[in-house]
Amino acid sequence: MAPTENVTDEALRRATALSQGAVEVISLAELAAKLAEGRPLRIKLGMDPTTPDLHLGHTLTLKKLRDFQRAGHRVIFVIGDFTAMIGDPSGRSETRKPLTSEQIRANAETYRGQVFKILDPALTELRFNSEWTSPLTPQELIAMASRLSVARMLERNDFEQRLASGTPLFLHELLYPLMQGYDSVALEADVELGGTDQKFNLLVGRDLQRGFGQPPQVVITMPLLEGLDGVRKMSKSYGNHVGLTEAPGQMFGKLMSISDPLMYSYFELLTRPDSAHLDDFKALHPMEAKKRLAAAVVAEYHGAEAAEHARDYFEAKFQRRQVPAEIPVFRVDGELWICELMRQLRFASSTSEGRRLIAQGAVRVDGNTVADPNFRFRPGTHSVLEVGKRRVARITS
RNA sequence: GGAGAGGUUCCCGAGUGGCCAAAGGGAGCAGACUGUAAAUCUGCCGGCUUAUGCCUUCGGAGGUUCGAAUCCUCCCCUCUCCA
Repeated sequence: MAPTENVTDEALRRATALSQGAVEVISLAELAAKLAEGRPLRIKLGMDPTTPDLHLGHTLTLKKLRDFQRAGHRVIFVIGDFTAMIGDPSGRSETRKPLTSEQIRANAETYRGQVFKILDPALTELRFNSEWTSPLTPQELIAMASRLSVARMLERNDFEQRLASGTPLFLHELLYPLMQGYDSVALEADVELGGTDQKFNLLVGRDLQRGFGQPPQVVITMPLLEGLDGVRKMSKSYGNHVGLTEAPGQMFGKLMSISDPLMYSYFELLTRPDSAHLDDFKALHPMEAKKRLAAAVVAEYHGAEAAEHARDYFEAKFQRRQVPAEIPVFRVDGELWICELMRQLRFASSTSEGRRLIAQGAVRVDGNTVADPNFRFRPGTHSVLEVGKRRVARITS
């Protein structure tokens, strides 16, 4: 445990500063004690490459890591290529579908570029946890498993609910926290970050470190960002996310569609304003406030210029209902059936859906609603195709 | 190992021989309304070049039948209780 008596006020002050925005720090005194040692701390964050894209929800913990980097500490970003094969059961109401090792490798590759949109590469160690988990022997695994009681495991809400509802819960899912915890042992982490849903896993890391004779890591949990639906946490698998690599216009548009209450929580969590900024923001007309939020986020990942363009595009397209100047151009060679064209542009997932969209009056060519599902584009015409409110393309031949 | 229950379209969940591409809800999409908000209302919601038409789908493989998501056989998987 932390020798709190050795902690200076200065260290405590720094610990408090680094805890800004965290939901929970276990414990602040321990963090202060580690800071007081005066060495660069090893700060760990693990992410399983279960999808190819990082999204805004991931940025909360990444930015906190950056805070630590700026304070001179070393960040170890762990890509959970091994744990991804197990599938983190945290917060899940069902077993995750297993990914192939090819998918995991491909996803992991995309993470590199994306995390460095936020983290400083010079101060980041990028590691794959298969490095130390793959060589584990069954004996070692069982020894680790003996450190965690079933009762403790089943205290978890997600597991308890699954048992209560008769949803399958598999043995390998119980192993997940163990493997993640072992990452901390292997890396001798001083601090581990995670979302609030990671609390249990992070605490297991502490238990295992103690078991291996290491000082336990400090656990810092960060808030979870709600998804665009305002109901569940942001997650690609729920389809309510904004990806870091999404186009500026798309990012802007998605952020404009959120509800007002969500907009304020996004503003706080994503732009980390001081209280004066927050007050200013709340005083704005909701429409203007939301535009500022959207622009701020776009600027962060694509630059100020792109943010401005996105805003112009949005205002032209949706507020003035004009066809914006810059839209994708699609070349048609010869005649092309409109439903086929929509499918090729991915404005419709099938020609059948294209027909439905036409039947619903959602399709316009040069501003005129298309009524005929057999409409064809002919060579020599230059037309603007609009489908619904968001899909536009210029068709040339 | 024994005894029950169950696996349905993106999700939940009805359906026990034709009226089933399959009720209802959710998600999604579209239209109206707006601040492209949110909420609400309405419609659509497997695929097919144009269809009172065809094809694919109800865990898997066979079978019965004019006809199967529905009946039979075997197999796979999950849940519950017992050991």
